[in-house]
Amino acid sequence: MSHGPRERLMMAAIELVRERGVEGTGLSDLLERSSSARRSIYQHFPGGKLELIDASTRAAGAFAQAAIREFGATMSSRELVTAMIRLISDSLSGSGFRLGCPIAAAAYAPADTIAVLDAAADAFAGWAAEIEAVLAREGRPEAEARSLAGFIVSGVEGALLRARASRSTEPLDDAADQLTRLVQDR
Amino acid sequence: MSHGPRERLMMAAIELVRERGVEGTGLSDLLERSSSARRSIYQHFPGGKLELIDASTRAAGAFAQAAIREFGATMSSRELVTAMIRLISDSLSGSGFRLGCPIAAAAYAPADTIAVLDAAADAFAGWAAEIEAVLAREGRPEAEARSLAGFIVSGVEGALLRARASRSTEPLDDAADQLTRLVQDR
DNA sequence: GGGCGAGTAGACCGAACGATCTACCTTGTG
DNA sequence: CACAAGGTAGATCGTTCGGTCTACTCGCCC
Repeated sequence: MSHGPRERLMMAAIELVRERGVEGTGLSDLLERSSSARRSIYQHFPGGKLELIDASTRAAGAFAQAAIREFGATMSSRELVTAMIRLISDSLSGSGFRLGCPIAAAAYAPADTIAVLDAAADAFAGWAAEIEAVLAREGRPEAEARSLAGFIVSGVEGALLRARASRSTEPLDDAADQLTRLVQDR
Repeated sequence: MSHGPRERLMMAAIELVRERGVEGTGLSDLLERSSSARRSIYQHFPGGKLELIDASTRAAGAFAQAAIREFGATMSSRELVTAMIRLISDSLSGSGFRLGCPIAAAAYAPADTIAVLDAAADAFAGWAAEIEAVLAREGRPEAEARSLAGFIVSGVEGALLRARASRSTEPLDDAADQLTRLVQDR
């Protein structure tokens, strides 16, 4: 079964969190958008809403990480950066600037929801690791590759944050320009 | 009166939003932390919670902008970047990695709370303008200064986002290194 | 055929939400 | 002194929150 209640709930959670954040997403919205029964949440996620958010964040993070890895297999770091930003930019403007990054939204969850914060941190770390591999393949020293890879994730996320708030792709365009420069010159 | 209910409410709002986000912050928390009466909210912010958040976001943004301007008056762009990141890093780790950026938290408010989103976007734009002025003073072409200044804001915010989620200052350290490189070489 | 786990539908719980209201107290100014 | 404005305290509103519960249906495998 490829779209049982569990999958539908996680998809709805990812989308709603992108639009309203963790605390802004209620169970009723979740149930309505996923067309599932209230009981199904606790059947698949005994820990309730937070466990659902945790699992959804990790799934979204893994999905994006796989995409980065796929891109990275054939692209240079410079091409990878532009491809990532283009995808993000299209996704943001295509949703009327409503849908941000589900991981970033999870990263700004309340400070005491450690599980959600960890899920976000792990997703970011996974992305950085993929980018780091590409940079290392291009001959960068390990320490430099690690630092640069981490900062690429930060720069992209920060630009997306600003782009959603200002309802403009300009921050993302700027990030593409500057990150390209940063990755290019050595 | 320098710390009437209005100021106390805004201070509490900034702090709570930094810790729990816009939707995670309830009126009861706000009242308790600011030691003010429920009625005072609607006395000073007839639009209710969202107007309070809006005003608080703008106040926090203006405060930080003034600090950036002050730094920028005597510092090089490179020094400004490291100073900003050090302040942020200290503030984050000093709060046990609980308190993020109030503007970033506002930027991830629900997509239909346009007023809050606008307040965040305006704050970011104000910061970028201050940084742009420093870069322009150093002789950068206008287009380059604007793009770079905007991206500095993005990079710092993204790094702070990741640092809070991972409860580590490493993303901020990486951002300082990479932004220093970016600002330095021309 | 009988049983069982998954899924659906929806009532229901106490608690918290944002917001409104009355009542009382303080302060400063006419 | 009187009075208006601002502040405080807290009851109360209807709604929504996350979570629990019962009842019923369906498909599947012993």
